[in-house]
Amino acid sequence: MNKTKEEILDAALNLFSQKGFSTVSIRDICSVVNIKESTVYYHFQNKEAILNEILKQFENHSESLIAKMSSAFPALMSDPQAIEKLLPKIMNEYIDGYLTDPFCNKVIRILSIDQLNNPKVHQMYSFWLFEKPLEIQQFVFSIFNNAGIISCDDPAFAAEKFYSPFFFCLSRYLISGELTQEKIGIFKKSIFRHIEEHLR
Amino acid sequence: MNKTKEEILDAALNLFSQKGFSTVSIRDICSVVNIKESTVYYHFQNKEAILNEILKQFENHSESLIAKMSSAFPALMSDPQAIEKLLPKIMNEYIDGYLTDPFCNKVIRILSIDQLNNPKVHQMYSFWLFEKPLEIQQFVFSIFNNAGIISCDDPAFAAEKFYSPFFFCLSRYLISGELTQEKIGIFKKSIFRHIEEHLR
Amino acid sequence: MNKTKEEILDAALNLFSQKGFSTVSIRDICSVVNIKESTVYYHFQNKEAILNEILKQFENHSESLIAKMSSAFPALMSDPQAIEKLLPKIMNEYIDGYLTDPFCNKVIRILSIDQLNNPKVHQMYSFWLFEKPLEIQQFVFSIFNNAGIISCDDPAFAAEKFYSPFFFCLSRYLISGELTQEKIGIFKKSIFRHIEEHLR
Amino acid sequence: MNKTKEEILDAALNLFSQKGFSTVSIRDICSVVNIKESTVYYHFQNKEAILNEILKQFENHSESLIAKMSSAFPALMSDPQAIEKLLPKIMNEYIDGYLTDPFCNKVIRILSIDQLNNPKVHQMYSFWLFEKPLEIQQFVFSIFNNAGIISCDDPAFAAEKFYSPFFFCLSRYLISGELTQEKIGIFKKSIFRHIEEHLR
DNA sequence: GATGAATGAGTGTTCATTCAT
DNA sequence: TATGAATGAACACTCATTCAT
Repeated sequence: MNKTKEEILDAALNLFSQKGFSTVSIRDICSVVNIKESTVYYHFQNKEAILNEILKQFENHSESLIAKMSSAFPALMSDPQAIEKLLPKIMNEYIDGYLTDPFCNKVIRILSIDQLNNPKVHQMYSFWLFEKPLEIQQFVFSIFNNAGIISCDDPAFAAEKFYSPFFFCLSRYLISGELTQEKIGIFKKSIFRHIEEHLR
Repeated sequence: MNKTKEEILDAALNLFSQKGFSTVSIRDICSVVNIKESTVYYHFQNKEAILNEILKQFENHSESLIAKMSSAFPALMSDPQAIEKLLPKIMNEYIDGYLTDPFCNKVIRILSIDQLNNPKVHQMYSFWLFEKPLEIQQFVFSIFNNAGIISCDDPAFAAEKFYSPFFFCLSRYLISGELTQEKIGIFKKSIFRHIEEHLR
Repeated sequence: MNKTKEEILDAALNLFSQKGFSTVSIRDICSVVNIKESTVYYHFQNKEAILNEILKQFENHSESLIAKMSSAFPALMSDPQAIEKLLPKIMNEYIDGYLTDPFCNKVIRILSIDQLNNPKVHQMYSFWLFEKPLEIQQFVFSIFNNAGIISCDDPAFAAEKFYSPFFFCLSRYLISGELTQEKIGIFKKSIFRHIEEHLR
Repeated sequence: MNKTKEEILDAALNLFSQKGFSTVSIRDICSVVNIKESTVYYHFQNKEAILNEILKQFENHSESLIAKMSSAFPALMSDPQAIEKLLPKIMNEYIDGYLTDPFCNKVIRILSIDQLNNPKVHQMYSFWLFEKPLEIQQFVFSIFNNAGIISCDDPAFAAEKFYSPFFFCLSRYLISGELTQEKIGIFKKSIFRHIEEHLR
């Protein structure tokens, strides 16, 4: 991709994730990238198109991450005991490659800020922060249940229970305010404690 | 308070909670209240002052609710077994008089939408959605621990664990999208199941 | 009506009739009226609304002129010989109060300039420059024919024949280029000669 | 001429004649021709130059048509009775090769749309729609008068009278709105009736 | 209490044009 | 021949705010 176009996307990502789509002006973006406003319109049809490109990249990123994480499932199904070794690995991948990944973290912020103004964003927010994670976890709990490792009669509820601290800590430490290494540390410590507690 | 002023506040509350502070214009408010824009400036110094008044009312409401709910604590301390009878009552008060209360619910939406643009809102968001609820619950868990009803070596973590499903369901059912009776029903059912599970 | 609003309408009328609607900017209008651009939007919803107001005034003006001119018809029907006295009067009313009337002349220019870009303008152009004048003249020729004053088997064609020099001279002397007293003089001389010739 | 250049001219002709010069953007032209905007500037110095080239072609076309039509005059002067045979031929040539000719018709539209914004266009409009046709017809009427075929003491006025229905029908049927075969039919029928009527 | 009128600053966007490649 | 990239100037329009009445 073109260098300027990338810079625009990068600046937009940062600004949108800090102040929300509608509060950021094309001028704001341009003064970061150091180009003229009309230049933006050479690279993008309009302001919305910048957001859409960001969202598309996020969707690609998310989907490939899920694909990658899902590749561990077959192994799990044949040897469910592997969970104790695999789980931390998967969790770290999820946290480092998604929740705290600079790009994804910013998009997640955008999703949570702009969900109310933009139907498309709202749908993505619901999907990537509620539906998809719950679906995956519910699926995993079903497997474990079938394998006799755990007994849970309602995988959907189990998933909700398991995911709740995730969502809470995500909101509290990774989205609210600036993202610092310190906050990431607190987040990880807290989350892994919740996971341990849950597995007991 | 003056009738027009109240109508402005009411319209602003609705609009802010639907689209966020910066996306709502004075025009928008006026076309709901059916007054001219200049009239707003008779009642409020500026747009921000409208928001501030709403936030102040919310803070008053929240504090008096906490005071009310806290009044049950002394009784609990002398007879901790009363918890089983009191808990549902307190929870319903919290849900009906706060999370799903038309006024509070809207303000909570405002807090979550505008936390990133407005430092004051950010501080209130942190306080009322994270710090305060956790503080109270931590306090309650300490009492129970001291009373020997439950044994929890880390009340802070226990509070986080207890509050997480609350926050999750709040975000999922009470804030995202429009608030319907159906969603409130799902929220309550889900929350009470989490509470039960937790108490076991 | 408000003074500023009238000034805006007046400036817009002049500019639109000189350069066409889309070529005139709000800035152009403002620099004539000596107001800021935002002021225009206090008085009009948008640029198009200015044009629409002008067109509405024109339509009112045209309709009342027709009503006035038509009031002579009953007299004509009872005494068709009166035509020789009435005709010049009617014609002068039509020319002075319509074709060369400063307001109407400018609007007619607008109609002829912008007919291609604006469907509403196109429809008004067709109506006021083709359909309506022909309809009226056709009606008059019918009356005279029935009264035996003239014999014309096809009033529609007679009207077209009678109106053609009107339209030609209108286009040549009253619309093309600036409207001067000299041109009005040439127009009138030419038109009255055509009328005489026609009546013979 | 270069193929791309011709395509640009062709697209510009169509668009200018539909919406007027200033309303058509280089982008509009390019999206028809399927080239980039910068390419236009390889073939033309600027937007105006495209129009000028079109106008030059029109002028060449018009002049050669006149030359062709004028070649019949000497024959007419020696045998004025030939008029009855020649006239329809000349008229058809004028209508088919000029007024309804796809290229000329479009340019005539451009002339009538843009006469008010562009002095050069205004001059051409006056010349080709008023002065030249009247000059030619006046010349013809003089010949006939001198030859005793008709007696007209004012050939200029006769020309105006003869040309008026032409101009009217041209404006009404050939310029206003889209040009269809049906409209051409109505135009021809109407015009030939006017000519007949005139010759009687 | 309320409003009519005005405005300065800003917003997203379009356009003709340039120029190096 | 053609284009990718950029730009300055302009455009219609919005907004929070002011102030005299």
